[in-house]
Amino acid sequence: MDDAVPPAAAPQRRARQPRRATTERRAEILRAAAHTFGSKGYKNGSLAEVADQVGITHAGVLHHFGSKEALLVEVLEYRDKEDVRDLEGQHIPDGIELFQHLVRTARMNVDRRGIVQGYTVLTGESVTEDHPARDWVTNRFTILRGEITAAIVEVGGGDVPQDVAECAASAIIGVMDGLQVQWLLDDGVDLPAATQFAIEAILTAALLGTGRPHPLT
Amino acid sequence: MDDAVPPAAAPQRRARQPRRATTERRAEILRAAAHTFGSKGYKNGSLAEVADQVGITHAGVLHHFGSKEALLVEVLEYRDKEDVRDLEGQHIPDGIELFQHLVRTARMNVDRRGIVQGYTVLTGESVTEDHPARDWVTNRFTILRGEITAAIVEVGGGDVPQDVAECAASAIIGVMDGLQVQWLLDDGVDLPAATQFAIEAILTAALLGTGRPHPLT
DNA sequence: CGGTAGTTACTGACAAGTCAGTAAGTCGCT
DNA sequence: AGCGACTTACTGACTTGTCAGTAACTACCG
Repeated sequence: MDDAVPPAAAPQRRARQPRRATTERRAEILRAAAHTFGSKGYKNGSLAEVADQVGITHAGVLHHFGSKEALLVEVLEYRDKEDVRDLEGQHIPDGIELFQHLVRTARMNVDRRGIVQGYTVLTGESVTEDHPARDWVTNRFTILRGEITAAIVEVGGGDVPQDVAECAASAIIGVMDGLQVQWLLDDGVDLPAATQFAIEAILTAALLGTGRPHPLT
Repeated sequence: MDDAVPPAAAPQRRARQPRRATTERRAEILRAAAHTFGSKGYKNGSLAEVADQVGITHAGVLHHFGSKEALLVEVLEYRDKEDVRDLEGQHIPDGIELFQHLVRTARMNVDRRGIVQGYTVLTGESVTEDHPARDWVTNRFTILRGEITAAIVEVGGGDVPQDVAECAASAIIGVMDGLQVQWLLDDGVDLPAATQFAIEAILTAALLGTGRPHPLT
């Protein structure tokens, strides 16, 4: 009946869009969610805001992902896949190349403020109790530490004790993350320079006594 | 003359001062708020939870602090004052002593997980837009960087270029914060050892060429 | 020293808003 | 025709903040 008449003559903003490939639609939502969770955090970012960016309602988002938490998990997985795709073709860097890659990443990050902010906010949030991203973040750190530790040992030709390599690996990850926070809050911080300086310093210290003093550049 | 008449109908109100126990009560609330904001974050921590811990209602908390944001600001100031009080009597460390103090702090922090978590969560949150703690965190970083930069220059006997000292200072703060995050998520990370290792490494690199190679211990 | 005016420190009820999640219906592609 | 991709409409839980009322305390007056 006529009582169902909606705000008549509404050429509905999100009116009938041609049915897109669902996969691409989901990817759109994931990118929007990554942006929202990145700038506002997971808890503070709302499904409505995510939905707005792709022109649907929050219920539409839930149709695709079931729950907010499931959406976060998929965002995380999506970003992992993207990272891997970026590296495709290139061989995974190891040894000394890994450290050059890390410094290059810091340089690139200056032009990817949004992504850096997202990573920072989510990582900070994740240390709270029962945070849905906690396992993901923890796991990511564990893998990264493993790779960097191995690279240090390799560069040191096996002369670097395991515990020293592990300390140095944690420190390298820590300094990268910590510098990002300072840079996000204050543009005066020279992210690439400080990152390179610190990585070289830590690497040099780890290799001390192995006869390979000045590893980078 | 009629000028003796006090500001029209403005009699000196009497009991203007807060009650004796009020200061302590407010401090109780501040400690509770620090705990809640620390474990859940500012956005996610509620006034009701804070109020519960001191046995009043959320309206009672608002009676004392006016708004949630004002409460956060006072929590931050309260913690600053506490930190200062802890250092009272001791002279503020400078030069090489500052770095020894930083390493000592990392060692102490292992037994103050709650405080470390609070600092981490709040710092992470603060990079989001319009966060009420943003200025406080930014300012804190600026001051810390200034102090550490000065200490590096001092230890280097003036031979360390300003930009190198600044890079090193940012890196030292960054590595301390970044290692705390990893430690919170994974007890396997040796916070004191990695912190000391990294600070020594960065300091050594900053002093390279000044003839003061092995600064700590 | 006792009373009392004025204030402080709350409580409980409520307003107004936001949030995730659900149910049921509609549109249109395949 | 049927199903996937939505929308509208709604619920219930939680939020911060306001307000009126109350008990307790304190300062001063007589």
